Amino acid sequence: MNEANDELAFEPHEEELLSRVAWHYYHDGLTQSEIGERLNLSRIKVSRMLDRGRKMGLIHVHINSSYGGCFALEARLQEIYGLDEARVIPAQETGNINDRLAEAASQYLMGRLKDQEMLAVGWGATVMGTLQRLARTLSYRDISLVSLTGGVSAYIEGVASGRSSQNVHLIPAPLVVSQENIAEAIRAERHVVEVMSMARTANYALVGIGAVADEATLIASGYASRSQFEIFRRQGAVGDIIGIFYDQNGEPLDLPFHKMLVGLDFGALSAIPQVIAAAGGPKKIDAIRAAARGGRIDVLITDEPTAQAIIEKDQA
Amino acid sequence: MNEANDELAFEPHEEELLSRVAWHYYHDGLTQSEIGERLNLSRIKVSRMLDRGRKMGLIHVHINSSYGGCFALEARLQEIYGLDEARVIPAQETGNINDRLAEAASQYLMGRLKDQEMLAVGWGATVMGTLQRLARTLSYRDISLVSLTGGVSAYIEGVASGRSSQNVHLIPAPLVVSQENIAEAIRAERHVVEVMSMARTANYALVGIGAVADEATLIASGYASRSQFEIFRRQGAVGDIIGIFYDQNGEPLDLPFHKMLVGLDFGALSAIPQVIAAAGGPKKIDAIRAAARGGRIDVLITDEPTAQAIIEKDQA
DNA sequence: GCGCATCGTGATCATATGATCGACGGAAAC
DNA sequence: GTTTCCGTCGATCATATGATCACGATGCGC
Repeated sequence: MNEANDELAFEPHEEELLSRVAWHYYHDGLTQSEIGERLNLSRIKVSRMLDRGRKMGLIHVHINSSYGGCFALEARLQEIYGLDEARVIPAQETGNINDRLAEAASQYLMGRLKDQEMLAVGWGATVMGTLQRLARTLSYRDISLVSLTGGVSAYIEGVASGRSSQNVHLIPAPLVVSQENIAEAIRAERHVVEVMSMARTANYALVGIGAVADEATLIASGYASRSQFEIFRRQGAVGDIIGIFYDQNGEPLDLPFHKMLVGLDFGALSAIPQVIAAAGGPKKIDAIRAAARGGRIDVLITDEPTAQAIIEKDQA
Repeated sequence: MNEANDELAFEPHEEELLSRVAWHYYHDGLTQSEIGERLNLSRIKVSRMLDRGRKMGLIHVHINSSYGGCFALEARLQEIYGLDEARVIPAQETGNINDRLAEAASQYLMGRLKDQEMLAVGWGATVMGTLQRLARTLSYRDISLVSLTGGVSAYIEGVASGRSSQNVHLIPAPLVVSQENIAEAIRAERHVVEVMSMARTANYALVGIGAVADEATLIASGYASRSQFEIFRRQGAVGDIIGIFYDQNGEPLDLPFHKMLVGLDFGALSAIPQVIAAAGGPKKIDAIRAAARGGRIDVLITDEPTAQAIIEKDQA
């Protein structure tokens, strides 16, 4: 605060000197001592001038990369929603967005997973892609996999096939069944109970975020119908995580559909130390924003335009 | 110099990591050790990544121009010669002056070039250095490159190698040929005509300014002989731009040499909205001064002693 | 297969940098 | 005039940084 009103105006000569010092330092690669000798200044003074130059914004560092702009967004996301971490991948017209998110997510997890740890996985296209990319790492590095919901086995088997299958625990059931009492019965099965309680002990959860849109994977794979989605939307649903639909504040709705799910609920999900979500694309803006606002996730991996849109909505 | 053209291409993931490191270092003010911890890298590796980032031009330090530079001299140059802009870099005995000018020029252009724009480039050591520094920006930011003369391909290819080569248009010919009729024939070639007419549509032209001295790059690279230069000097030549020699008022001379050039003439050059020249050093004082007086250039990037000398000569 | 060169890595150490502290000097208050 | 406050300066020292070295992995040619 004290230096905030520190004279912003200084001698023109001072300005020139400062920029000269900055030039020598940053562009010519001279040391502060060398600059001092050359311009008859004490080394310490040169140091202070550079410091001042930086504080005043006279010296500006530009990161000349398509990633550059993303870091600012990451910082904002973390700040606004209290995320542990955010990853934003650069905008790019070409290429499937889910593939690129999966790539980023798998990279993130690779750097994060330690031996002996357990990763719980949800349901969705992005999650599947991530697991495919992770497959090799998982088998090399004694990492266990467990499913958060039913319906995962379909794609996870190919991924974790072979050697390390003893470390893979799946809920042997579909994601959604047709009747509430059937779901109850399945959830009571001993093996299902075991896997679900194991999932509660996972170190990380990897989930996708679904939009309430006709293109949703839930509809494409026959777990839900368009008319159901229309009803969900009327009730205020903006998105889903592991099959549970929530409103714009990230609060889970009370839907009959939820009673037919086989998998963990939001309470159990939140108990997992770190919930990592990978999702992006224009359709998912509201879904992601609500999840973040509601504290449903700890780590968000998304793309640049989506991040921008989310932040803008919470700006006002 | 030698390692300047070591592989400019690297893994996308590598680049992301590098950008992230740079961001933490320069924007968040973290130390290299802290970054290492955070990203699971050894401190030394972080240090090396930063080094590489700087060398590759991924990290750029910009010194705010409104304060930076050598104010008084810049203002005087603009005033006396009616330049759009002047950049003067501080004096320094050691270090290659061309490298420092190239640094300044690339910085200027980076701040100026917008997407979809086209930059036409001339011939010379400083231009080459500038392009090397710009390479990264150019490929990222949909900017087209076109040559103003022949003989450019030799050094531009390494620069624009790889991805964005569809945006690079070179005159496929040497700068100077041995006979007038050969030059005529080349200039009539369809492809050459095309590139030259494209060059006329460029938004900016980046050129060097050559002195009529034995050290000239034109002589060093075998395009002209000392005896030719001696003759040019007798005829009143004080400098050249894209191979065209002019007198002390910046008026092009009528030399046979010019008829053997493959490239644009002064009329076409002036038609480009902004002609940017980067040149400095004691040998080039008269050449630069004449170019400025004759209105051959719109933007001048030079060094302090040279600027001083030029102004002094026009003071009296 | 066996050197051989090359590269990337981390360890060690010299150097560069910036934080802290006391001293000096000028300006305002008394 | 003195005193006190404030800012600046340089000395000292802890830390951050980058240069050098040595090692192990990888790839190449013999």
